Amino acid sequence: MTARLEPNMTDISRSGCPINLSLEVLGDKWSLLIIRDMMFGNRRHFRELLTKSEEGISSNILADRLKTLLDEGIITREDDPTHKQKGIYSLTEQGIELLPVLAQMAAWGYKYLPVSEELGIRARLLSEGGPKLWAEFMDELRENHLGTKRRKRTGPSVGERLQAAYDSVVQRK
Amino acid sequence: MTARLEPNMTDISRSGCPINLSLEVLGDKWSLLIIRDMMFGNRRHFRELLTKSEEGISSNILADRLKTLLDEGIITREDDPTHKQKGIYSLTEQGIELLPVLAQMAAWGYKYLPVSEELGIRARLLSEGGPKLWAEFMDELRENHLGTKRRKRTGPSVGERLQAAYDSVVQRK
DNA sequence: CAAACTGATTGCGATTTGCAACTGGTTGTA
DNA sequence: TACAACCAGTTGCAAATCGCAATCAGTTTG
Repeated sequence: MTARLEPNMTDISRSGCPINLSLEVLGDKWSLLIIRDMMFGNRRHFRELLTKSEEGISSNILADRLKTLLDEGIITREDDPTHKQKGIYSLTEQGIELLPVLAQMAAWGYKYLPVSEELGIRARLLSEGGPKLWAEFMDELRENHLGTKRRKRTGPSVGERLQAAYDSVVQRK
Repeated sequence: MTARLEPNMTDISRSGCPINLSLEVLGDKWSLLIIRDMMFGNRRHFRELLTKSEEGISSNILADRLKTLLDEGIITREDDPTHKQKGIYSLTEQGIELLPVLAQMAAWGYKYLPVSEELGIRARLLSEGGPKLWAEFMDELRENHLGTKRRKRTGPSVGERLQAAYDSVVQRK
């Protein structure tokens, strides 16, 4: 959007409270949705994030948020070798560790807000799975986004299970 | 700020995703800070929330957010019997159950952002205490905000322990 | 070579933010 | 009873942000 005066940082913060600092980075209506789509929808390109999201973010907002998330070290960007213009966005460890925040937020929303059935199923499974399932999913994210060595795998991944559950609900309706 | 056309609801939502719905309610830079101050600072009056917060919210924003949080069922307001003008704001069960969200957000901020020592100590203790400590603290919040029957208590409450830790760091500096 | 696709950028009106001043009322004190 | 201090907000206004639509320049596909 508006170019920031300095490349990054130097933004004076309102306080050194961890919650406040987190909100200064993520406290808007889009940033965490972008993280969500990268985590659960495996969206890695600008176009994917732009067009395949439920909520319909506009391109200038998306570009601005991606820039901020880059500056904050929550995501990285690298060139896609198959296409000179495409960039591949990846979560950093810092970004991956936002999963528990998203999981708690999803659990709260699932319990108290008018969540649609198909979009609620992931929240339910994630909530029921608890921190152990979150850790497993975060390991998978490390594989996909950080290129961490693949561990032994028995059965479908958490990501696959969440997707399968979603598909199954959509199918049934 | 701007009066909503209808008392509440009827705001069309971007999607039925639990994370999106949560962000539509809480996705701004102030709402969760107000919740935080009610939870950890035991701020219950307008003036307390206005003047005793680290970040310095302005009165119109505070009034607007309190209205929204009321509409959403996250807090309630009752008259203070000791003062005809004072209102007492309390968390609902729905509001109290935002604690895990705040705790995860605090833990993430504590790990990755330039948190001040005195304001980080609560985050550290809360993170180390884990879900078990959160549940204990939520029970205390139910006592203080919902008037739930007081359970047997051994030693200082979680709230007191967090406050004592904060005071101790401030003292030492 | 043209159409479609890529990651963005720009213009612009509508909305939201945030500061400061202010309102109408209540309480404490002399 | 006068008066200052305190209470919960409200109002005005300028600045910043949001969000839609159009556009852009380079890349790939047919």
